Amino acid sequence: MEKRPDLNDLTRRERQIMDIVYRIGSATAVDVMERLSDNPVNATVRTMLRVLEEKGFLRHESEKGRYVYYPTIPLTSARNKVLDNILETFFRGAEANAVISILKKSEAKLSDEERRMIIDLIGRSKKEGR
Amino acid sequence: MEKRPDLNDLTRRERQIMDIVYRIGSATAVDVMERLSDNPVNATVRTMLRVLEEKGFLRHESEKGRYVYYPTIPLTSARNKVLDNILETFFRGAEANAVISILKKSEAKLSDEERRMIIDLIGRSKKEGR
DNA sequence: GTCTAAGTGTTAAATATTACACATGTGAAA
DNA sequence: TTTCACATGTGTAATATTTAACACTTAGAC
Repeated sequence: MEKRPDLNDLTRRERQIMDIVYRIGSATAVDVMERLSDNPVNATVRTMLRVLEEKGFLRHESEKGRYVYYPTIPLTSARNKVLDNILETFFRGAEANAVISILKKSEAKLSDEERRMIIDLIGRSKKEGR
Repeated sequence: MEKRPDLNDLTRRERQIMDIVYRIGSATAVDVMERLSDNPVNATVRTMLRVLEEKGFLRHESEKGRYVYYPTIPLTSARNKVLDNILETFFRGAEANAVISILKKSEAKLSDEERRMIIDLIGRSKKEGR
């Protein structure tokens, strides 16, 4: 029985690397190395990428001789996972605070569609008396 | 110059422990031990708590002979920090998805006050043309 | 083909983290 | 005030993580 990869089991370095891969979608060893603040040696990064692949967090495709790594856990699942985690740990019973914080950040641009959706969800929660 | 504690620098075990402390607000060694899934020995947990205190993440008060540990980074700051992190890493340009996901979770009960606030924020973002 | 730059996997050593045994301290009940 | 259950701190051992040296491969320029 193969254990399914769980983003919470990552070591510090592994987490840094996975974050980078998720941020840019896919990454080569060089991509990752460039973005790590304490610039480790290239070989180090490659070792870590290989380990992450063994553990099932990444897979790679060979492209002109170099490996491009992709997350095995799709972005949408990863999003749900991390969101659940921090809601549970930091915002339990205060989910609204999370929503409000996000909306306050200037980056939070909304499409009309999204606006409608959010308002709809709020209305529904009111109806259901929560 | 003393380095300010950063929640991203935590090792795996340290993170697990900090999560528990934030979840329950404050904790003794026993509290933490009970909640760790792979039940390490009490001395181990105490060692980790002491390390976390040295690193500046926790402080303790002695209460009837036992130590009660508190986070030094207040919950509200921690919330902002972790939220920023996951927005940047997983939801950049898709902040609305985060909002929608949270609202969809049944735990997200809202007060009238909160509902009003959220709607207000959305209205404002529309006005400002974002 | 040959050379070079830049990629790769592997292994072993250095470092950091985690775990626990043991000695010691403390509060409360008898 | 003695005793006991249950705290604590520390030193050392076990384990995990991280690093880098080394040898090998490949694509592309010449």
